[in-house]
Amino acid sequence: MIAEHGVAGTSARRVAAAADVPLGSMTYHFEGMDELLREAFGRFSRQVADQFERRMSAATSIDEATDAVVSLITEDVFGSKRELVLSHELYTLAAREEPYRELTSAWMARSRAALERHFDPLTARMLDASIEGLTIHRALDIVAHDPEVTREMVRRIVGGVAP
Amino acid sequence: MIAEHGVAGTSARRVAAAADVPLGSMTYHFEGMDELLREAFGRFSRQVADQFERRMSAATSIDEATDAVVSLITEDVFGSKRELVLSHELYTLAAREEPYRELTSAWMARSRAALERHFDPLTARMLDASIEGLTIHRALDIVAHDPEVTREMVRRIVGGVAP
Amino acid sequence: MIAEHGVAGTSARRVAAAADVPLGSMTYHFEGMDELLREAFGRFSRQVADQFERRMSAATSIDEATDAVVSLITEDVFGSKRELVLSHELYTLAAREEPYRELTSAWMARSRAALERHFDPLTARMLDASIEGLTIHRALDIVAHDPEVTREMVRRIVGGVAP
Amino acid sequence: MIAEHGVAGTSARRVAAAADVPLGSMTYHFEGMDELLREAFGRFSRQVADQFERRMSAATSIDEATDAVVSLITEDVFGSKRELVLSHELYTLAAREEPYRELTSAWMARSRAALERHFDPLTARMLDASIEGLTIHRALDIVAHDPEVTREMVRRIVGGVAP
DNA sequence: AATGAATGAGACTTCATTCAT
DNA sequence: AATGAATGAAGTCTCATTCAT
Repeated sequence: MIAEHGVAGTSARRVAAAADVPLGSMTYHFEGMDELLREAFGRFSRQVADQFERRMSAATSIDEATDAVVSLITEDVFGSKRELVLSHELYTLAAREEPYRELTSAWMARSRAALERHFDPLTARMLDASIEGLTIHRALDIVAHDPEVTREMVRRIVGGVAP
Repeated sequence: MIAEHGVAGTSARRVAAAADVPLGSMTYHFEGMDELLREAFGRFSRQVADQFERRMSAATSIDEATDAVVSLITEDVFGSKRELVLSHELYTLAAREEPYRELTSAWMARSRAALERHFDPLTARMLDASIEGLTIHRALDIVAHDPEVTREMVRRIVGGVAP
Repeated sequence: MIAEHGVAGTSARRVAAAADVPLGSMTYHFEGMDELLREAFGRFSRQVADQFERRMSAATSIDEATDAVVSLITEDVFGSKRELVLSHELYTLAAREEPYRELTSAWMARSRAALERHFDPLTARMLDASIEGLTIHRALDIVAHDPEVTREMVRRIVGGVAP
Repeated sequence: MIAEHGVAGTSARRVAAAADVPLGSMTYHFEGMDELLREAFGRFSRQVADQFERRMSAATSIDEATDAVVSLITEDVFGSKRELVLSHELYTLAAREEPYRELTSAWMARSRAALERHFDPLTARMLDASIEGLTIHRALDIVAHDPEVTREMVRRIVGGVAP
C-alpha cells in the first residue's frame, strides 16, 4: 500500500480494505497509524537487509565481494521501483522522527556487518555509503549512468587500502 | 511549511494561513497543490545548488577543493535539519514522479559541474555520489560518524586517479 | 430539497442540514452525491408510478379508464408543481446519463403495463406518450389549455382502434 | 457549453474561457449568469423552432405534412443528443421559473402555427403535444421504439378528424 | 474481543462577484 | 469602457478515531 500510494496515500481505510479486515480493527490492533507505519517499515528494512546479507554471504573472495557490491548498485537493491520508493519514504520519516531513525540505523549496521565479512571496517563503511549515494543518483537522475562509473568507484575505494 | 510539517502535513489551508492570504488564493495563483510543491522544491533545490557552487568556487586548488568536499559532507549542506528533511521529501517525490526527477536531475547536474571546476568528470561524478551517500548515512545513523571516514573516502576517490 | 432548489441547488451540505445530520454522513452513507440523487429519483419515480397504477386499477371499464387518463393529464400527476419540477429534473439527468434512463425506462414500463389493463399494447403506448406530451405542454405554456383538447385527443387515440 | 456540461456545469469561467474572453467581461456585459442563460436558451429555442417551421413549410399536402410530423419524431428534432439535452435543460428551468416559461411558450406557439399551415387548430395542438410525448418517450426509454407506433398515432390523431 | 456505524475536522477546488486600475 | 487580480463562500470527499453493541 505504501509502495503504491506513498505514506501520504496510505490510510487506515485503504489498508483495511486491502487486507479485507474491518476498519475498526485498525485502531483496535494498532495504537494508531504511526505504529502501523513503524511496523511496516521495520518489516521492509529487515527484508532488504536480509537480501543484502544473502548477496554478500554468497561471495567467497574479495573479487567476488567487489563484484557483488557493483551488482548491488547497478541491479539489485533498488532494481525495483518498489524498493526505491519505500526506501525514500522511510528516509523521509527517519530524517524527521527518531523512532524511524532506529530502523535506518539498524539497517545500516547490518549492511556494514555484511560488508565486513570481506572488507575492513573502514572500507565497509565507505562502501556502504557509496552504495547508497550511487544508487540514489542513478535513480533520481534522468540521464543514464555508465555502469563503469560504479565499477571504478568501488575499485578506488577498495583498492585505496593498498600497501 | 514543508520543512516543518512535511509534504504530508503541508495543506493549502496551512500555507494560506501562514502567508496570511485567503484560502481561495491557493488554487487561484497555483494550478493546484502539485504546482505549489514543484515551485517550492524548485526554489529549494536551486538554493542548495547555489550554495554548493559558491563553496566549490571558493576553492583555488585541488587541496582546497578536497577540503571543501569534506566540509560539505561534515558540516554544510545537511548541516541543518531543515535541508536534510527537505532533501528527503524531494527525493521521495522524485522517486515516484517524473516532474520532480527533473528537479533532482538538474540539481545533480549543477553539482557535478561545480565539482568539474577542480576534478575530472569521472571523479566529479563519484564525488557527487559519495557526498550524497555519506551525508545520508551520517544523518540517518544514530551512532556518530568519525569525520576521518569522510576525509579518507574523499582521499581514496580523488587519489585513485593517480598513475 | 430537489423539488425546492433543483438538482443544482441540492448540495450535500443543505441535505445534511435539512436532515439534521452531520455533513460527513452524506458520503458515509452514500457513495457520493450521485448515488443520493439516484436514490431520491428512484423513490420519486416509483411513487408516481404507484399513484398511476392505483388510478388505472380503479377503473372498471373502458369508459372509466378513458376518463382516468383524461384526469391524469388535467389534474393528477403533474397537478402539483412539485411533481412537474421533479419529473423534469429527472428527465434532464436521464437525457444525459444512462443510469437515470433506467429509472425513466422502468417508470414508463409500469405506466404502459397499467394502461394495458384496459387497452391493447399499441394503444397503451400511444396513450402513455400523449399523456406525457399534453401534460408537459399544459405545464410549460403560459396560455391556458382547454380540457376539451385532452378529452378529444384521448378519444381519437382510443377510438382509432375501431372499426 | 450547456449542451456539453449542463446548466449546472456551465460556469462563467468556462464560458469565458471557451469564448476566449476575459472573465471580467461576463459580469460586465451580462447582469449575471441568469441573463446569460436566458439569452442562450432564447437563441436555442428560436433555432429549433426555425427548423421546425422549415420542415413544415416544405410540405405541400396533408400527406406530406403527416410524413413530416412522423419524421420530426423519429429523426429530426431530437435526433441529436445535443437538442434532446438542451430541451430538457430548458424545460427544467421553465418548470421552475416564469421567465423561461415565456421561451417555451413562444416556442410552442410557433410550432402550433407551423402545424396550422396544414391542420386545423385543434389537431395542430394535439399533434404538437404528441410529437413532444413520443419524442421524449423514445429518448428516455432504453428499449427501442417501433417507428410504426409513431406513424399509427399520427394517423389516428389526423384521421380522427374525419366524419 | 471485536466490529462497524457514525462523526467532526479538515482536505482540495470551483465559483460568481467585486473592485482598483 | 474594459479587465483581470483577488476573495470569501460554498462545493464534495476522505479520514482517524470513538463508542455502543
